[in-house]
Amino acid sequence: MLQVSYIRENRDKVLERLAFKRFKQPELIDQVISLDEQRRSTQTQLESLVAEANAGAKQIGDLMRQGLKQEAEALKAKTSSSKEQTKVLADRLAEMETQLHNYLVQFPNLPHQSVPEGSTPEENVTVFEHGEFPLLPENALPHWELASKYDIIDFELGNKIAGAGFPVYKGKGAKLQRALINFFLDQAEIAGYREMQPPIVVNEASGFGTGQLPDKEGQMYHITGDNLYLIPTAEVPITNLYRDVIVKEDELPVKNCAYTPCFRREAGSYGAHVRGLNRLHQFDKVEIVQVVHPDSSYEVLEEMSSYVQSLLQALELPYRVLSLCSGDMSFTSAKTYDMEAWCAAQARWLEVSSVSNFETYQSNRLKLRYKGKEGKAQLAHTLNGSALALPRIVASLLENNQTDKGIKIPSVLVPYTGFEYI
RNA sequence: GGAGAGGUGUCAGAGUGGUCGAAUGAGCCAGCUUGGAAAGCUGGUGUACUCGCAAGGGUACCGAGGGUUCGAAUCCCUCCUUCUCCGCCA
Repeated sequence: MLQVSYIRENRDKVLERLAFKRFKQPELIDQVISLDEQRRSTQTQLESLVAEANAGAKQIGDLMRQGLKQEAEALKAKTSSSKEQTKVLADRLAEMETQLHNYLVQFPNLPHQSVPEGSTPEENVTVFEHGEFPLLPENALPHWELASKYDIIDFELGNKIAGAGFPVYKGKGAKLQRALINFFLDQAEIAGYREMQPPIVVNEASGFGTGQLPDKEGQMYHITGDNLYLIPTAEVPITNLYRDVIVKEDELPVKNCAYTPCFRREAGSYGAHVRGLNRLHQFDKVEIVQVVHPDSSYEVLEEMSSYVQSLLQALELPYRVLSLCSGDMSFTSAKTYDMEAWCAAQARWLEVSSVSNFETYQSNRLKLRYKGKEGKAQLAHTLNGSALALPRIVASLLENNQTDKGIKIPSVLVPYTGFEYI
């Protein structure tokens, strides 16, 4: 969420950046500014009225203590008469604040200077490419056929138990999942991230804090009986650990990671391009999250990007890094890199990670601040990235590594799987 | 799920209608003291919004949200949460 004070003081820059982001309702900015002006003058009015009333109440107290009942009663009558006006102003102020908030949540984050301009995914910029495309045997299969050929992932069985998009991993398939999770967690620990195991359901306040609510309500599974949401990513619980927290400046950067299952409704997305593991309702992911000083957040973004790339290199997967263009970035991000792995049998790139800097967009909602020895508490910057999401990694491994002897497991995973081939 | 008792600042803990943004102690920071440290002494030590060029004001916050009152940490209601006992159960 953008800060009103920032909008007020940087109107033209905000408008320029919103246009860059392809935001459709720039007129809202001026509405916000004028509403904020009204809000402040109403607040000033109200507060001077309340200050008067408070002084009156104090006086009544003094009089009572001195036993001057009559004088107190007279003052009481006077003070109570201004109550109605106070109520009117207070109601109006509350209404303005609600309205202001409703406006503010409609603004996306402002893209960073280094973000390429564009509207569609085609305009994303490839900033790095690594690895050779594997040469597949002639009878190469897409991963969903390999999955049934080797009996490691059962989509039909998942259908029966839950529905489409909830696969069942079997035997070596299940073990491969576990191997990847452990590998990713171990690597994250080496890179300085503290492992956390958060709840995989969150309340409304948490959904709001990281920006899933109110904008993306329909994309999360909602447990209506208890008003909880199944997490779409560990980013939500992990970042929300720092909601309403003031971190000591010398404790920055805070680096946490977590493995969780993730749940996404993905309503309305069916068809060939989302076959097999390409898009699921439930999947596993290791997430890395950092809370950092504003001065270093872009350095940290690069560091996180390199870290994610190191995982892909370790898994020997060809990949490319995209810098998302302004219009294709998520609502809450100031800058995002997507990592895409090459899926040889499908002959397409699949997004396996997304690393973003949110600057103060989340921390403003979270009231996540840092404070040095001197000075005021300031909003921290938050970042996160997938490191990594499993299904498409598995898809790529299956497709790229198919051989006559079976699916070859990358050597870094063998200690975790205990087998070299599926 | 049932019964009871609680939720106060960084922590411990007082406060049951006005003198309370909140005693006291600890912690932390600064200064004094010291060869240096400990101890001791002195002072300081929340957040947000807002008015003001500034100095300095105002408002709000004692789990959250409502209410009663001239006035609420204190009384009432709802919710959340913690503890104890009972029930159920990985």
